[in-house]
Formats: sequence, C-alpha cells, structure tokens
Amino acid sequence: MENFKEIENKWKKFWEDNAGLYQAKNDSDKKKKYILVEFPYPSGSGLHVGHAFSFTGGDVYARFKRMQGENVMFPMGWDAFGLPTENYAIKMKKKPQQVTKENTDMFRKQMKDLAFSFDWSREVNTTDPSYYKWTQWIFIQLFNKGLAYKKEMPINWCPSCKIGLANEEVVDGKCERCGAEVSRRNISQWVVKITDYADKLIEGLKETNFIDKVKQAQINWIGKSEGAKIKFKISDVSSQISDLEVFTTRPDTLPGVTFMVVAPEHQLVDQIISSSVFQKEEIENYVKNARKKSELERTELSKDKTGVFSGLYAINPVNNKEIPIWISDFVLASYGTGAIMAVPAHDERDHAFAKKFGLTIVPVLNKEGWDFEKKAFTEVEKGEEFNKMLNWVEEKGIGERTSSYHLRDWIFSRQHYWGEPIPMVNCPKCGMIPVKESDLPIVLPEVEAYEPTDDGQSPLSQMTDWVNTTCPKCGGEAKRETDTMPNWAGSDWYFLRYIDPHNDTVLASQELMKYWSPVDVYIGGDEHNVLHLLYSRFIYKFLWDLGVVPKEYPEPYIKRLSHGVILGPDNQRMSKSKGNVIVPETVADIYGVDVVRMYLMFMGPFDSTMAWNEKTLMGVKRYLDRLEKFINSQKENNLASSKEVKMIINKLINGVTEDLEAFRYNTAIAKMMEALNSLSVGQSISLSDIKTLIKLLAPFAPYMAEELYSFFEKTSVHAALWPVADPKFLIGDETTVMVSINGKVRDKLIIKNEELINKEEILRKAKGLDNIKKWIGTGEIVKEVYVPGKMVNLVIKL
RNA sequence: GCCGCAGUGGUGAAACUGGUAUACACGCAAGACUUAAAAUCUUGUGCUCUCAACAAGCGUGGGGGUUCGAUUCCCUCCUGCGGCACCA
Repeated sequence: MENFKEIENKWKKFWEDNAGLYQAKNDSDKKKKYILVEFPYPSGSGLHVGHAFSFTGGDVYARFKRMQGENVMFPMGWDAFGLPTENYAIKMKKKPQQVTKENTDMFRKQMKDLAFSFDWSREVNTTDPSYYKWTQWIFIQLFNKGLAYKKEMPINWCPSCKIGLANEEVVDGKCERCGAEVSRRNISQWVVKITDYADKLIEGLKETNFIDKVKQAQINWIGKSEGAKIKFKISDVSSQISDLEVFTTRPDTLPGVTFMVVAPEHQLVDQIISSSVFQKEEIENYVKNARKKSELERTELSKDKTGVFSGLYAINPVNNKEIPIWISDFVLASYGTGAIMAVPAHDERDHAFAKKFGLTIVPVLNKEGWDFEKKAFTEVEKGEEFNKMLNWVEEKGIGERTSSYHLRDWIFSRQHYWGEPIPMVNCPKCGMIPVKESDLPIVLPEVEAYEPTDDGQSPLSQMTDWVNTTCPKCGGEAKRETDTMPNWAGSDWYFLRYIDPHNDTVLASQELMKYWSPVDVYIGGDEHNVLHLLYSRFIYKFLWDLGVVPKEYPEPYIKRLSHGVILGPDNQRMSKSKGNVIVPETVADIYGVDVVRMYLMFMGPFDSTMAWNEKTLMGVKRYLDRLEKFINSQKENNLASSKEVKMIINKLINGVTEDLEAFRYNTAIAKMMEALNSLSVGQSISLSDIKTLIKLLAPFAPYMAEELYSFFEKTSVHAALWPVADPKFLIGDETTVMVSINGKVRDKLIIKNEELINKEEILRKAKGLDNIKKWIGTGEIVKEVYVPGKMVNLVIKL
C-alpha cells in the first residue's frame, strides 16, 4: 500500500469511534475467551520490539477468536511501580506519578498505532490508588491468616547508595547502579509464607495445560525433597540446648554419621559464643567473618571448605558414639534446620570437609574396591533401608518423616518510595496492626525527596505527618509501616481486576469471575515462568482458600504460552550500548504497521529466538503488495471461481484456521503466500472467495484488510464471521500414491479416490510401472506394504 | 554438577499421529523491462559425478538400534542455548 499512513489513520479513527468492536461483553451468550498478555512496565524508552512481538501474537489470536464469534477479552494495563521510574524521577526532579502518566500515555498511543485490539475500557494501572487499594487488601488478608509476618533478615546492602537491594539488583556481588561491593545487613522485613503453599503449588500444576518446560521449572524452583528431621542429643550436659535437629534425605546413612555441622547463623552458635571458653576467640572470628560475607562470596569459595570446631559433641543415636559438632558456612541457615548430620563416606561435601579437618570416614554401604579415603561413594540406592531406618527413628521418638523445600519465604518489603505502602500500623501497645479495611487505600503521599535515607529506611519514614497516626485497635499514638511492596505485588492478581476493573466494593465480583475465569491463554516471557507465575498462582490459591475467587477454578491460568526473543540484526540481544536496537515505530513509518506485524509473525515459531532481518521483512512487504494488486485486479470482474480455485481457497481456510488455533503463525502466513502464488497464475476468482482471502488476512494485517474489505462491505472485517471450509472442496478426485522399493521412493501412481481401498489392484499397478519393473529386475519381492492413500513399499531381495 | 530446550541447504525455517526431506521466505544466478539504476516480473537453485541432460549415489550434529520405511521412536556420544546451583 503506497498510501499506508493515510489508510492507517483512517481506520485507527474508525476503530476509536466504534469502540464496541473490541470490547468484551459481560453479558453474552457467546463462548468466552480470556486472552492475556503480560502487561508491560511503562519505561521511558517506549514500546520495544519484544513488546510488539508478544502483543501482536496475542492480538492475532484475539482477532481470530473474535471473528469466530467468541466473546473475547483481550485487556491491557500497566505494571507501573518500580525503581527505574523512581530513579528517573529523582534525576529529572519530577514526580513519579507524573513520569508514569507520561509513559503510559506514550505506550497507549504506540499500542493503538500498532493496531492492538485491546479493550481499553478495562485498562488497569497498578499505581492507581483505586487499584492498589486491593493489593493492600490482599496483604491484610495474608496478615490476618498469619501468612505475613515481620522478621529480622539479612538483606543485600549497598553502602554507597545506602539502600537495601533486591537479589535482582545485585549483579556479580555488586550494586547494579553504582558498582559498589554489596554487603549484608540485618533489617526487619515483611515476609510472606509462600512455603505453606509449596505442595499445593506443585499439585495444582496438574490442573493446568502449561508446557512441560514451565511445569518443570516451577517444580524445580520449589525443590521438594522428602526425608526426615532427626534430633541428636548434645553430650555436654551444661549446654542450654540439649538437642541438635537436622534434616536429611538419607536417614539410612545414619550409621555413617561421624560429625555434625551447623551454619554460623545457627542459634546453637550464639550459645557457644556466650558460654564456652573453648577456642572462644577463634569461633567468634569465624562466625563474624562468615556473617559479613555476601551470599556470593560464600558460594564463590565453595571449592575450599572452611570451618571451626565448636567444642561440643553430639551422640549418634545408632551407635551411641560421640561425634564432634563443627561450624561451617557451607551449611545454609536458610535450608532445612540450618544444621546437618555429616556422612563423609557418602556425600562429597561432607567428604571434602572431613579430609580437610581430619575427621573419621565410616562407610555404611561397602562398595568393593572403593577407596573411601579418596572419594565419597554417592550412588547409594534409596532402598528398603531408607524406610527401615525411618521407622526406627520414629519409634524411638527422635525424629519424623518430613519434607524440605528449596523455595524460601518471600521477602515482601522494599525500602523504596515508588511501591504500594504496606497497610500496617506499629502500635507500641498492640504491636503490628493492620489498617482498617474501610480506610483503604493507604495512598502513597507525595514527598519532596525520593532518595533513601542513611539508615536504609524507606523515604516515607521522613514524612512524619504521614507516619504518625493512631492505632486502629486502641486508638493510641502509633506509626505507619514505611516499607513498600515489591513489584510482584501488583502483578500477582491484575488478571482478576480486568474482569471487573471499576468495582469499588470487592476486587472483582464473584459472578463476573465465574464467567471469565480462568484465563484461557496467558502469553508471556520465559523470564516470568518461575517467579511471576508462581507468586501469582500462590496469591490466587490463597484467595481461593478465602473464597474470594470462584471455587470452580483452583488454578488461574489454563494455558501458558511463552513468546520468543527478538535479537538484533547482529544476532545479539538488543541493547542501547550495542546500538542494535530496532524500534517498531521507526520500521512501521517506513513500511507500514501491517508489514511489521506480519513480518514479526513470519520470522519463525512464536516461541523461538530469532534475529531481526530487514531483507526477510521485504519479502513480507512484497507479498502484501502482490496480494493487494491481485485483489484489485479481480474485484470488479465478478466471475465465478473454478473448482481448482475453490480447492485452493478451502484448503487455505482449513490450514490457516488450524495453524492459528495452535499459534503456528509462521506457517499460517506461508500457506497464504503459497495460495497467492498458485492463484496469481492467471486465475479468476469470485467475490466471495476474495472476501475470504481478506478475512484470513485480517488478524495479521488489520489495516490493509479493513481497507480492502471496505470495497465490498460497509461493516468492519474484524466483526465479520471467520470462514469455514466446504468439505466438498478439500479433497480432489485423485490421490498421489508414492511407490518405493526398500523404502526409497522410485515412482508414483495417480489413483482415483474411490479406488484407493483396492489394495490388490494398487499393488498390481505399482508393480506394473516401468520404473518399478526396472528396479525389481531379477530380484524377488519378499514383502508388499500398502498404506492406504499414501504409499506402496516393495521389499526386494536380490 | 543438576534440570530443561535445541542441532535440517549459503540464511530464517517447514515436514502436526513414523510414510514424497528442504514448503514459505531471504540470498544467489540467469533472463525480461529500462539510456541506466531501483522497483517489478519470469526461470533456476541441497551436495557429489557430468559441458549439459538423463540416471545414479550421498544427505536432517556423530555412532549404534527398532522398523517394510526414521528429521520423527530408543540407546550413546558431541556441540550450542536457557535456568538452577555447597539445598544435606
């Protein structure tokens, strides 16, 4: 289209004026289809190719389903809280609220330009108080159910920025922003007990249609191990703590336990330091050093084990032998009980530790010829002995069967400004009390300075007017919580808000959730397959337990689709520093939106990684130009389609429909190109078949389709009914049957369809072919295979 | 180390349940149009042998297996990508 700008503007306005075209109807007899694409963080640099790619993928499907007569909900919103906005606001001396408004306005305009058929009447914004009122409400429910609590926790601390950092903000042990070495600091943090839902989150995956890769990633992340907790008696009677509890997956190796190790953070260590005289200084130094180290430093030094003897001994319950208790940072305080029973004969780490400190190695299972002093034998099978020992432990009352998880509780506090205020009040008399639900939302006050404070508190802590409040319980003087929520909080439940975005009394009405739930297709990036998806499922399951969301749907998303990644023309990840960034807007200005959309869908499979290639884009442009020319040359002829043309069209309808249903956009487009190649060879085509071609094009190239369709109809092509193939024109009169000798194709037979079932006749004909006769020669046919309608294979022995 | 995914022409890729390997597109080559270029159109294009055609042989990362028949299923190895990683 030469005048594509003009056409785009014309139809953009038309769609704007006919807003109902893309709106989801809450009261409809039609089948509902909830298609969700991950809402973006509206950054200052605007919509990038990755957005354009995934949103086009969703848009094609939404348009397709709408034309198939389904009641489609395809909403859009903004995940707008976050550090970049806060930092940008600080730098530009603007309010984050203002920056967010500017950015979302820009994103919305760009999305409309790219013809995404979002239902804008359902737009949500996580930074809107009427939205985060419900994010805060969910937090209060978590608190009321005992799933949110405050705890002193080590966090990543940047001494230069004077700010606590999330793990994602620490790169190679350094602060992402200033590059300073990150240390650890204990800060009182809100923690959410996602671990209570670990089993439910694994179990629930069975209810979903996620691809295996996503399910596996979630299962691995939760990392469930089955085993036992076992208590070891401490032999020193003067010790205030009499037992040391460990978690093990291998109770059957209990006889091989020759020492124990506790993490430097273990409570036993504090007792040792305060009461013991043995090596007091050495122990104190070791512990102090270990606690100072960042997680990274600790794991980096993993090859070489360090540790110190505590002076205490425990008793191995199997043989009553005294075994030393050591302190070492290879044991993690955050996993299991923070203490382990060491079996150096059958565990590599325990073995390395034993060798370094000269500890005893006792094999449980003797492997012939194995040198246990040299290497641990780790391939011990978890057999009968596992259960036998576990039963013995339980009978003796020193332990019990249990599971442990890699999944940690979720640190929910951020010491930043631009996030949802945690709706809690700290009362000196009553403790932590949630804000009254009727007082929600607790609106983020507008402050003058967004910089964090010296002591690592949120900038909100300086707002004394806001901080000082009264206790919701006793009415006395109290202070507000000044931490804000992490980014995930707003994105956990946004899909529910789209269902009922303006409801002021509940986060969404039961009735509407019953109609729209669950999300049928959720399109997003691989980077969110674990955290976002897991947090979101967790919050949903929590709301399900509360009865807030419909009982009929225990899982929020049915199908998860991960979109691929678009690399720069140099096959590298796009980044400003590499100068290989493709801006969709710029390309659309040159070639038109339809070309960009269609090219993005044609590049390759929707979920694969592909490099941008302007030459291939030209191929798509050529196709659209040729299609336009073909239709314009035919539209006034008013001729009938030949049978051959009808077959091309009907096969195309079937092919494109099937491919769209399976998100195989690249092959759908290839089929359209193929059809045009066949049609272009001097064929004439009926008006109804032309309209079919335009309809098939509509999801991909909405502007051009609308323009071409307007020649025939007054109504929008996007409201037209998707074509259905006529079975009469799907199969021809004849079928090609390939004939092969020993599996290699040598010739073919053209057979009338009604004769395809006649095996004997077909085999006779196959053997009669000149080529085949030549191949058989003097050989003997030992086997004849006929696959009806497909092929004949003759096995020849020479 | 563990988990997951992938490996097909010069390039992006297709072949969905085992049945014509390389559809579609790019690139390249030749030709048409043009004073010329661009654009457009036509034809050809896996590799080897051949002036060429016919025919043949080889061919989906390597090796092996199952099968009348394997890009597809099984075993094994190699390479690349992504995630997790002292998880007891």
